[in-house]
Amino acid sequence: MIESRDRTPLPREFFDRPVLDVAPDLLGRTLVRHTADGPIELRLTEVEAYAGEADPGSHAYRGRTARNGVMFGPPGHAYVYFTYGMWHCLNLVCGPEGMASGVLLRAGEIRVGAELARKRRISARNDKELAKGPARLATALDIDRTLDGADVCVKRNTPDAPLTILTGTPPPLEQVRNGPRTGVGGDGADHPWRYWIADDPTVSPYRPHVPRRRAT
DNA sequence: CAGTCGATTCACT
DNA sequence: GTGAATCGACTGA
Repeated sequence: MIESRDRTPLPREFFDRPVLDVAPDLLGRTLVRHTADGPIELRLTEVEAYAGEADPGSHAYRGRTARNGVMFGPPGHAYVYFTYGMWHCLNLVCGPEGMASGVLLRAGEIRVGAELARKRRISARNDKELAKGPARLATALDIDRTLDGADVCVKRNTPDAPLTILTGTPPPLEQVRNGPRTGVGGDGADHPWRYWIADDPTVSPYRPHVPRRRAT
């Protein structure tokens, strides 16, 4: 049986490029999460690039640690981190290996398995909100630290791999927007490395970084 | 080893 | 628009 072109998994070479090339190219691609209850598929509408140890906004800024180790490894793998004591966020590691760059998957449109996603996203008021935001996306797709380091590049799209990326249907170039990264402060705030599809209702709202008030 | 805070989200005013 | 939730990683002493 021949799979249609847009169901073809993206090869590792796709990710083995500079992160600023990969990030906008991920828009419109299909993220597939194989769970025990069935597949959940999402069309990516919003991403953010984090460009290695030289990027003050990146987790890799202060070098390799126990948490960010996967970012320093080969491209085409998932970097999943836990934050705010509650949430997980999913990144895809980009090349070249050792540069510790990655793309944060911020939002998307659930195309398959919405019933499964709704069960995990009780507070979502409608299906546009199921994966509107990086932690919401991870929650909807049942992603946690057990997927940290998972290889997202496979030869065929089978349930064997927990997480894969298919070719999908990228938007025309004129529909790609970019601007400052959400919630990133300090010297990393100025880089316009957030990319999204224009006028897509699943894209999350921009919010500047706000330092938390000190504990009493 | 204690203090600080986060690539966020949600409930509430 | 504002503040709470919640905990592990990271930092600096």
